[in-house]
Amino acid sequence: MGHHSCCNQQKVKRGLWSPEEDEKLIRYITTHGYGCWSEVPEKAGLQRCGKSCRLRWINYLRPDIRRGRFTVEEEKLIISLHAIVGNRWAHIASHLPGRTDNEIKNYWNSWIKKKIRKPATAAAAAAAATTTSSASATTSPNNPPPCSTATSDHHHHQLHPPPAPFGGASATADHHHLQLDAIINQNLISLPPKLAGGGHDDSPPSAGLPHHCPLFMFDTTTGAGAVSPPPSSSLIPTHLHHHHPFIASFTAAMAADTPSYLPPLVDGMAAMGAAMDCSVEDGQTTAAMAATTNGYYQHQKQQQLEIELEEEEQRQLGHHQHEHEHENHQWDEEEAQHLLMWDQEVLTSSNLEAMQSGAHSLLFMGPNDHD
DNA sequence: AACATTCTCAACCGCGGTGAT
DNA sequence: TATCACCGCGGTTGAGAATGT
Repeated sequence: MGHHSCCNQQKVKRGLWSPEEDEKLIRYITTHGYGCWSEVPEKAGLQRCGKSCRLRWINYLRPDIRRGRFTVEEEKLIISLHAIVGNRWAHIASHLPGRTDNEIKNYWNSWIKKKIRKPATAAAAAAAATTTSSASATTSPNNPPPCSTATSDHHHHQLHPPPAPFGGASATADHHHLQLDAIINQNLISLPPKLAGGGHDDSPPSAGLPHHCPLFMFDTTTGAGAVSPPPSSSLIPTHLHHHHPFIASFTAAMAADTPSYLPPLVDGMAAMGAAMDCSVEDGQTTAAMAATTNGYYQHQKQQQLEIELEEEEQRQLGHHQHEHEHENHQWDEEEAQHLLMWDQEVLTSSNLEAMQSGAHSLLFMGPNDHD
């Protein structure tokens, strides 16, 4: 292990920070600010490099730092954002006040690690079902099942997500996304208790659940035992299958002819104050949802998030947008009427009534799925 | 109780971006 | 334009804690 380039000449202390060092750093930052980190150690009387000081401040000493377990809302947000921006932890962290990129990264990696180890048993079977029963992208040589990346080695559990999640025509990006998506979905089936809300822990809600089902999509038109027609049929433009991880994985799940289920996220939503009840009556599903006025996000935050994510997707999709502009237009105008977005602005009582009457076939519950 | 294994998380490393010169 | 210093980020490591056997 070498030293930072910035502190080659100095004799710097390394390792854990002592309370005294913390105090010095806090005292200095609170009185002088941190305009130039390289100057901080010297001025604060610390035998650390500026980089280390910065890290310590940002990840631990900042007054607005928020510690403790992630809330359900935070976890969902992380999942949603990660599906869009990949491993851009700083970007994700910017949407979670008080949380650091390091914290989110650690959480994500430990969560993935924990879950990636289990697919060898329960999840692998379901993953195999989806990968062998269809020509989904997950079965190509470039798309091994998620568990194929797992080893028992602690240090090899790091996920290798796409550098650019929607990166142009990159097949590897798609591969990574599908792989990641599969892991995520699989994880959501076996959510950690703190996320599951209801605490179903590692036991799937039912056998043979679609591990590639999208996180935020909920079918409101079919019975509880069957899924709606594959989105590839009409609801979702085919080009989106390749660029939207949720859609891609949903398509894969549909192709696998897997049964529908109440997504764990919905369970979580229920825990947050939104309740959803689905039942089958004479072959038709009635879905009733009561959402609290608080909704999933605070409205302002939600809107900001949507704007940023939309911009991100626009950037990532880039030329594809041009190619399919007309299709997208149709999608927006015609297909969107079949969808409900999980947005408190959209999810109004009238919408709920409409949904109950069967006017909507799908629910998108992700903040990223608008447009 | 002792040991092994797994998990958590703070910290480090190295790279890329950016601005100053 | 090239070089340098600095900053910020993502990937990785490793110590200590927690848990399992």
